[in-house]
Amino acid sequence: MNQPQENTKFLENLNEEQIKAITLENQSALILAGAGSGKTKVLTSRISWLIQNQITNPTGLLAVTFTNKAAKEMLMRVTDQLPIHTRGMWVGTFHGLCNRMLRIHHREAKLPETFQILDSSDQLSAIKRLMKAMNVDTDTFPPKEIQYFINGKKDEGIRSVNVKPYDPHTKRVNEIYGEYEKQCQREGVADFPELLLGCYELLKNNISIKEHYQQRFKHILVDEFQDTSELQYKWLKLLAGKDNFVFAVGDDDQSIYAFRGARVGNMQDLERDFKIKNIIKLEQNYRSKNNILNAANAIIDNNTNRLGKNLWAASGDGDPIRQYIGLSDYDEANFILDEIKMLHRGGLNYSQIAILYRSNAQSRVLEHAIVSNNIPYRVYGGLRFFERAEIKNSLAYLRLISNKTDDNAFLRIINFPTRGIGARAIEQLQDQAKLNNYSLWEAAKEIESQNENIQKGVPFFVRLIKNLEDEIQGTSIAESIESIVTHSGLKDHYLKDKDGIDRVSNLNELVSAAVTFINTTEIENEALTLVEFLNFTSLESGELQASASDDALQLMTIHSSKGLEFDAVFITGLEDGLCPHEQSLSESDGLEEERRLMYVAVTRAKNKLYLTLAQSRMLHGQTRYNIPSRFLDEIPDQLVKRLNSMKKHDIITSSIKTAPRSESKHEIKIGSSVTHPKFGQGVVTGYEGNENDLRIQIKFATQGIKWLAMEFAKLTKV
DNA sequence: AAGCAGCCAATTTTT
DNA sequence: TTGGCTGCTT
Repeated sequence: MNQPQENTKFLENLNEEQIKAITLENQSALILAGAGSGKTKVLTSRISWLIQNQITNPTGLLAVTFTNKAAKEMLMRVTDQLPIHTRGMWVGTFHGLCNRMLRIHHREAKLPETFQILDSSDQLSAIKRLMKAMNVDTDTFPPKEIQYFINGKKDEGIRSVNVKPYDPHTKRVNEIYGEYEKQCQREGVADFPELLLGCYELLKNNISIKEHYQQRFKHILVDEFQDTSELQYKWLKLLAGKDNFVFAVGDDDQSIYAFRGARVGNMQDLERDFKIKNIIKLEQNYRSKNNILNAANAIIDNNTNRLGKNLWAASGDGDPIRQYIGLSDYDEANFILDEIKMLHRGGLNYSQIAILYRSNAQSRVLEHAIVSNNIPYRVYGGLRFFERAEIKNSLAYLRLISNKTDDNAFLRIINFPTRGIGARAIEQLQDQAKLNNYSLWEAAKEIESQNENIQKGVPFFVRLIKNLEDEIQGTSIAESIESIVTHSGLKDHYLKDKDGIDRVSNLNELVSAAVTFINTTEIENEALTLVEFLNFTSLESGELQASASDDALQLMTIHSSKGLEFDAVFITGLEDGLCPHEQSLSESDGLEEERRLMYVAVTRAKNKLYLTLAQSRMLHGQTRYNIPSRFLDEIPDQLVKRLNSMKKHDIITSSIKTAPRSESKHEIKIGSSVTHPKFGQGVVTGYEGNENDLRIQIKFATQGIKWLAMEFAKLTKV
């Protein structure tokens, strides 16, 4: 266990800065880890080093990540380095760890021991249901907005009682927030942000619990620190106290999740709050060739307010970056496929090639081209396993059985598969439940007890659930699921459905998932196995496990590519309006976040990087003519090989050819400067529409971007 | 209870 | 163009 030669084993093949980070003593640290700089290696080696040198034991540290995948990988790599048991170690996601604490201290947290977790869609339906009960008009108060408000407030650590609404609308929204809190409490459920806020309050309000954990977790390690939210940082500060050491790893240049609450400013705050003397920068990159890194460096250099770093590699310049301008999105896709076929012939696996895009809608044309070329591919980012309707339906039976106050689960399955319970029956149940201040299940039982011999409707449902409950008593979860799926009628229902075969096979897969769960999880309390499994299904939404065996092209958004690497990367749709996305331009810090996105995309490539765009593209059913992304101009010329050497001038004339020209408007091209009598000076940035209804997009110096009808706009060419 | 027409909106996403 | 949702019909 403690052989001296093992002391340094995991310090081999590391650079000076990495070693410095790994072996820091008696202080908190902020590691600025550039893309591909061996971040995970540093994090895991740090854990191993702390343990190996007996600075802490495995149970005396806490490591937190954003995704289950990252947590799993961390644990795996630590056990590769050290012969330790991972049991009892606190390595997990923010939500997972908070959930764990809340379970242990459910009494203090005022939660039932079996409380269940609502995912985002469960939360939304809970909100809709509540608003209906409160008689709130959903046009004035869209449920999605309410959800956004609630989650935003929770993310700031604010309960409804502490919200200070300054206008009547917000006041009403906040009332809904308040009622929603009560509803969750009553039903014994917690949404995602509630796990964090509940845990934060638990530590804040119970000094002894807080001190217990502070005593225990002397070392707290945080991955992807730039993505932490305000509440997550507050939680960390509380947990770390004054005498604990935080080891945070992150990259401000890869902060691309501001829209979901990430706060890069936490990096500066950490530096101040934890008295960090020197930020350690990991700038040596082990992934990409220098041409790629130099492009990335040049792009990100246009951002202000960076902590600042410059990536470099010892592996040489590599190939030039290749740029291709398609005449259309269709042409762009065909170029990509030709190129991919060539790469594949050259011996590259499809799975080492990624096609990235800014928004999901862009995948369609690409998929079409891939299918017609008969190449295996995989698109990331669809519905995940545990989010599928058939899975959620089956689990709702289990949920209701394990927590009878879960009205969400009740409503999901009361009439699914259909058993003749209509809207009026459900409304009656809801009225009665409200009147007596109990759950829908209680209301249903009431009805059942009054109707001895009825073979259908609500009484039938109540008996069904009771029977299922008896039946699964003492059986394994896998067996329970099988019983439920069969006896609830779910399986028959899907078997009858003409395209229900996939759903049935998913149900079978759910059974296997339960078996795997039991085999791989240490259960602390036998009686809570079912609850723990249900938690697992909520917290681990089930990434489609990439069957490593099949060699498929990888299609995904730039966002989901973060953290991954590929031999060859195609960044597609590099047009202004798409990347940077037009909607981002109106957000504060929007353009800089888009630039970071571009930076993330570029740094995914190991050897070959392609930048592609199209002069015309079908978007929302209309052809748009975009200008090349401004980020392309930020890449030094000498790094790029332009495959179709179209100069800007050619782009302009060729795209104008595809857009019918109004005769009177002589030679107004994309890129031309024009004057408008009212809006002043501007540059033509696009066209849309057809011959009869041609519209022209102009970016005015003072008035912003406008669409004008060609027929009426009195434009003068400058 | 299921199926369909009509309407509307349309980044990015993990837990 | 597509998909999601609503409200009406069968």
